[in-house]
Amino acid sequence: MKRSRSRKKGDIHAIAKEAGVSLMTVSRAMRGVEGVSEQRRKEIVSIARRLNYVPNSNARALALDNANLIGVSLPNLFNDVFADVLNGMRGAIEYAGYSSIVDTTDYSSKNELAWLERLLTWRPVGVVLTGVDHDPALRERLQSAAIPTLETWDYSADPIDICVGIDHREAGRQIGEYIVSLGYQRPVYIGTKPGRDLRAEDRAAGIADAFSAVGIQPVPRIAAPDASNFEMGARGFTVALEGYAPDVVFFLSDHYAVGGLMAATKMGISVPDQIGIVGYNDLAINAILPQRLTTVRTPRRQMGIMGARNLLARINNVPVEKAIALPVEVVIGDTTRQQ
Amino acid sequence: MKRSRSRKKGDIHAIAKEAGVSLMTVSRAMRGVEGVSEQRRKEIVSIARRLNYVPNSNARALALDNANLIGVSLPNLFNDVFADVLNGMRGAIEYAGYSSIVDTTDYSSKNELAWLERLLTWRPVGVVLTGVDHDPALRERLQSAAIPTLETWDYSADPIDICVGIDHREAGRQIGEYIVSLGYQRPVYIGTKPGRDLRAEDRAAGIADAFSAVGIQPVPRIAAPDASNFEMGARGFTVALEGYAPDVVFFLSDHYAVGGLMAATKMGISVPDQIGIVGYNDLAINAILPQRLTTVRTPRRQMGIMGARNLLARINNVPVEKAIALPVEVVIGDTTRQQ
DNA sequence: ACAGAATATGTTATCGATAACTAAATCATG
DNA sequence: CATGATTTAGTTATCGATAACATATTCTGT
Repeated sequence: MKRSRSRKKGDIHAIAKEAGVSLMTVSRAMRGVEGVSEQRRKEIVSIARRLNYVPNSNARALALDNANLIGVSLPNLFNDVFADVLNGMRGAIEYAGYSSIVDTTDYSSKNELAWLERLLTWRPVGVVLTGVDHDPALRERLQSAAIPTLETWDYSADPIDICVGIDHREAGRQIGEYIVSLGYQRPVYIGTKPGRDLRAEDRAAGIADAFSAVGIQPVPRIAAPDASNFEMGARGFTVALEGYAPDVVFFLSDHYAVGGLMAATKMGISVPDQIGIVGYNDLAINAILPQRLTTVRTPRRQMGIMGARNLLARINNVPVEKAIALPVEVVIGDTTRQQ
Repeated sequence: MKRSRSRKKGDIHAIAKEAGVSLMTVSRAMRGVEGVSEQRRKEIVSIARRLNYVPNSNARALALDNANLIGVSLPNLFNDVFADVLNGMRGAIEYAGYSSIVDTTDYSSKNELAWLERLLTWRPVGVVLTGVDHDPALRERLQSAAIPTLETWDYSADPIDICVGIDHREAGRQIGEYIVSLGYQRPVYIGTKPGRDLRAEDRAAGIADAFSAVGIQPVPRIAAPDASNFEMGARGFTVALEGYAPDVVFFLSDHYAVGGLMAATKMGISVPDQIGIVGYNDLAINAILPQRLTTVRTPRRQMGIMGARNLLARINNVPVEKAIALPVEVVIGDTTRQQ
């Protein structure tokens, strides 16, 4: 014995000795695997408890070359949007006996790649990514490692592995068409700086599609300066009013839209009489606004649950649909004129 | 060789063979530890890259009996409050070369205990808990395992190990005293059901302290029925108006307060003329409200950073203060009458 | 040019748990 | 009651990486 083998009296050997059985018997007993008589199992489990036994997942994962882990990457946690997706997902994952570990990328595909590299060293059984735009190396790495991978939130017909999401361009088109049908003619889109949130840009493109179908184009896009989501909406709104004369303003999300709506209130601009406001996501805050936003309801929780289920199926080699686009729903609120 | 040893051509042995050196040399080279000539190191690293080597953290953690992991438990992720704390913390943790894994407990100390049990099997070097109220077994487990533990958000003079937080009762007292000084006399507190959020209850107690000091008591507490935070605020507000005749309403958090404020707007109740509204946390949304909330600014990000630093110090056996209470600041807004 | 220091590299035992294989004990049935 | 089928339990080799110890090689200063 070279290394000082200071057994903290808590490992599987100690229990085996105490119980007068072999290692394997303890291992089987602790895992609830068959091959141990009920009586012995109880005995062993009680000894384990007494000795304060804490199983070593590292050893287990090493022996099995696989941890019961599913890695989840999100852009950030400041956003109730992803929290909804995540909560749905976690339930399903944990119910199936896996653990999820979550990390954030702050909308950077470089961060995302770095995160994946770290994650892979832990030998996860599955990976969940937000969105479908990634560093090219990421796709390659996942496929060469042959790890079941779910892309969610966004939709792609050609996912890395499987995908459950929303077709954001189509969603943009839907809300765009509704707004067009109300007779609006001078739209502006307020989002974040180009390249940061590609889903939002898809939506903007969908909105532009709808307007260009009736001969209105382009739909100017305004990138709000960095701040909290609420503030970006408020500031973007101000900028929009200064630089254009919009009759309707689309916002990247409800957060932004709330910012815009409040800014309008402050400025004494009447909504929807003088200007229309459109959000995205139908967040919880919408339920308590004096005027409910016209927005798009996204099935976030459902997306999380379905995504997780499909991923789990994939992990267990059950065939699943490669790519699923969930429908969204236009929510008619009080911040746009009535039909 | 019993088991089919299908080396995926990517482990440390393969690299060693390819490079014609021993395992240890590869291990040292990969870790950037001294004991390898610069030339060899480069050679080995390039071979590793070529073979698509992915280090196995499970093996590493097993060999070292310690993973570079810090487990973080939060009540939930729906809340920008904890997101702020977390972001501050993560930066510091990652900067120091550790990884953090986050999980949520949904305000249940039973969940928290279960989380800890799972976490411990991974042999983390440190643990972060939100709040100071836990299952008694949790304290014992952490102390007997001698794992550096940070309790944050809340303050306790007798932490499990170390603590960086806010004295919520004191914070409640401060805002309470300010409100008292404005001449309000019929306060109501709107929170969640008893036992769920103990910090919030501390705040309520602090507020009550302030009022009872001028002979006003009790401060009725209303528990809003479960819903989103915004909605709970809105509904609680309605209940408060029906059951009492408050001249000022304290809310568990700004989320709630925004709900209340919006409800007031809807009902045509003028704030602060007819009623005062007080929040907690000074969240981002406050910056864009038509009327800024009177609230309490909590140093969330700073708390995360300082907490992480202290925990890291603790992990490295550098002595640190056992318990730190960070100061809060009353934010004078437009939702209470002026002095 | 040579002893002792410093640097570079190899050998071996472990970390804790598990799969695969083997062996012993118990059971069922004609 | 004998014998193959079941159940229960033990033995051994591994998983991939690392610390500790041992050895070989290169410097350094006099």
